[in-house]
Amino acid sequence: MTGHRGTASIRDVARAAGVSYQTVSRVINDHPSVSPPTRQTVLDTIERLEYRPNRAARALAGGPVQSVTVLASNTSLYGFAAALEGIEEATREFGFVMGVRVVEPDTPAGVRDAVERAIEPAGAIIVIAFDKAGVDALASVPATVPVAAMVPAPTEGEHPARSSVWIDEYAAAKEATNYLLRLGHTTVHHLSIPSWTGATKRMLGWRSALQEAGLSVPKPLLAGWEASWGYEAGGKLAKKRDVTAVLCGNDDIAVGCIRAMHDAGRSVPEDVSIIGFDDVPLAQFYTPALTTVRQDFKALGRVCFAKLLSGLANGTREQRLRYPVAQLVIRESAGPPPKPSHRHATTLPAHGRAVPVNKRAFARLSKEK
Amino acid sequence: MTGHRGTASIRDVARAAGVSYQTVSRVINDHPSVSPPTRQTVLDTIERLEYRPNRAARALAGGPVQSVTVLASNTSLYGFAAALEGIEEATREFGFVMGVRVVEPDTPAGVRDAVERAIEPAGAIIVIAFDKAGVDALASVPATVPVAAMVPAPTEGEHPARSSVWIDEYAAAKEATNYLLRLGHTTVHHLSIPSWTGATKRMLGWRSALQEAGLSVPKPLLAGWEASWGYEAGGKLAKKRDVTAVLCGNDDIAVGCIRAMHDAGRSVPEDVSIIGFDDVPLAQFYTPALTTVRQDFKALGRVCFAKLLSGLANGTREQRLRYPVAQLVIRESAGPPPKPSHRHATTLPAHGRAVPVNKRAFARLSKEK
DNA sequence: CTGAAAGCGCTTACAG
DNA sequence: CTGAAAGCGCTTACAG
Repeated sequence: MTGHRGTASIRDVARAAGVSYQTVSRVINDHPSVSPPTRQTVLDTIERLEYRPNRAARALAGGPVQSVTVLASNTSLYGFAAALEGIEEATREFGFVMGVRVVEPDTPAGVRDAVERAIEPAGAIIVIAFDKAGVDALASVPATVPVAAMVPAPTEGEHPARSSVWIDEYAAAKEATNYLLRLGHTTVHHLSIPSWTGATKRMLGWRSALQEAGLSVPKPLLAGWEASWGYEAGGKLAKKRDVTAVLCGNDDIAVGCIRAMHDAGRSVPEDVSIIGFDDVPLAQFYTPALTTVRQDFKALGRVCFAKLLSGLANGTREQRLRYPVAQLVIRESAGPPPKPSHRHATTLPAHGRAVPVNKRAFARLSKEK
Repeated sequence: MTGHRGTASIRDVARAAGVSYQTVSRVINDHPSVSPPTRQTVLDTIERLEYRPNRAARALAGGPVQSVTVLASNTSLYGFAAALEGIEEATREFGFVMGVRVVEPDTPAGVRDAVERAIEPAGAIIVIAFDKAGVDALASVPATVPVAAMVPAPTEGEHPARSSVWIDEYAAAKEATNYLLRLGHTTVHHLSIPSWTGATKRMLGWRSALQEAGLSVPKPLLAGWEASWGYEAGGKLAKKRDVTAVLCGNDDIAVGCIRAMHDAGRSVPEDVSIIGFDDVPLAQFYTPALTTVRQDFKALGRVCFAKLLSGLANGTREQRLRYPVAQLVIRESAGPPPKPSHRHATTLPAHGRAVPVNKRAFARLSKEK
């Protein structure tokens, strides 16, 4: 009753159900022209024989796309990992298989080659293009391959990449900045995630809030995604006594920044307020709990898959895709600025430069990373 | 020169190279019996036509396994995510394709079904079996399917699952506990990750250190992987004035536990010492920086793939697999216990029960999760 | 609504 | 060392 490999094939089912194998094919592909009784018989037989269609054979014979490979430069940073989770859920729900391939941002040719290797005939691609490597990968996907991408929210006048989705954090970044301003801070600094265009929507929202308040805009610092970068940049900011509020490009950067402030003898939020971005699962458990802008990347992952599906023939009708919205979550890491008298107190010596109170920790962190 | 789908096929290459298509097949499969000049000609032609073997066709025709699906109950918790990263790297290096499928730990039948769906003919499986769902999934993989698994280190007398790899944290847990004891603590409590056997190696190491010191062993608390669980359990521990040291099953639990201590008015490490497990990337940036036991799950992921490969015909010869070793990393979250006089001071009222100093935070955290 | 044909791109035996 | 055959499990036209 089964093929020589131990698994039932379409022909085994056909034989057992007393129909031709084409009919079985029609049933498993939801083809309309099969009589209800025939369909039921076939379905029962499939169940009885534990028949599972062979994906390789379907793909080879030109069946519908049912596999998607996710291309990303990283799989463990929060935004990336959460997006992956959302995509996985969606693929599971729709009976797709999900592959993952990391593209290393070496040379353009290297990226192109990596992308080509990742492309399977009869497969679709989702690229997480939050960074330069992702964008390069997206650009390398041949036009013939079905693709959808998660990208940074496009800024004014920018063309969004083909079938891409995003979270627009402009308003939330503006709100976070205004929140800081309302708390009494006279300006807000920005530690940005990297951007190959030089401006993210969160940066633009921050800047806009400052401008509307008639404030001059400090130069944003940008370089990395990780805590080590937040620590490094935070160390620079900590030396400036007039810095009392920092909006960070993500929560990891915020954690690094908070640590840098701490090592410089400035406490958060008493001396300086820090706001993050993302709302990582641990944000509420930190001390101080992180005030941050929540971004639902898992939902974005699901939306991205929906977008891909809508571009595929076998998709459900294109529903209106609802992009997740970023949202300020107020906790403990931001508060009123210190009273001027307090600000010049014990933590800062007379000559006005911050002194690392925790020199050992500073040395350790500098060495570890 | 190309097939009707726009990509070159084995026959296109054969025609262009002036050989039969079987010879091309031999070349791409590294079959020995091809003359060097012929091989070179074919190789050049492959490059020129940008030929890429079709995986579906290879799989269907019974070619070697070159795809692996990772089964896990979770993809974003640190250990799981890091393992996934390691597996991805290894698959990329060896020209394998990597799929990911999350198995939800609903019913046994559900798990079995999920596993079956994940199995592709001519594909291998890696299961991350750190938890019950993973172990169930592993048990459901048919004996005919090539598989390797990452499992908790087997305890004495336990049979390790077939072709599995692990990190043995016994010695490191013992060392961490002894470190705490040497610091002057009179006992150490343990907040464990879940275990379906009731005992992890890290729990055994902790217990052994205590026993060898002639101390009575407090009942370990165990329930979850996440910070929320650490917060909950930490809250209970915080109420006991004699608790001065806690070894946590992972860093997220440690973060939750630290927060619970903080909310109960007990500072870390002044009042209570906390040690984590894993050494997540942010551990060094927390305040206090986490003293923890490093476990290289990424390396374990690579080892697991190597294990899988060694069980496959196409593997390189079985090399001695070197499992990563767990290692205590001393930072700031553990220190000497408080002086008895200090211990009964401001944080604890006369009747001896800890009072949540930060009631608002407590209410918030209880509500958020 | 259902059956017979041709072929997707490859691989493993089998011949020479 | 190299070529001709058969077939992996399915799908899409094509017939009836």
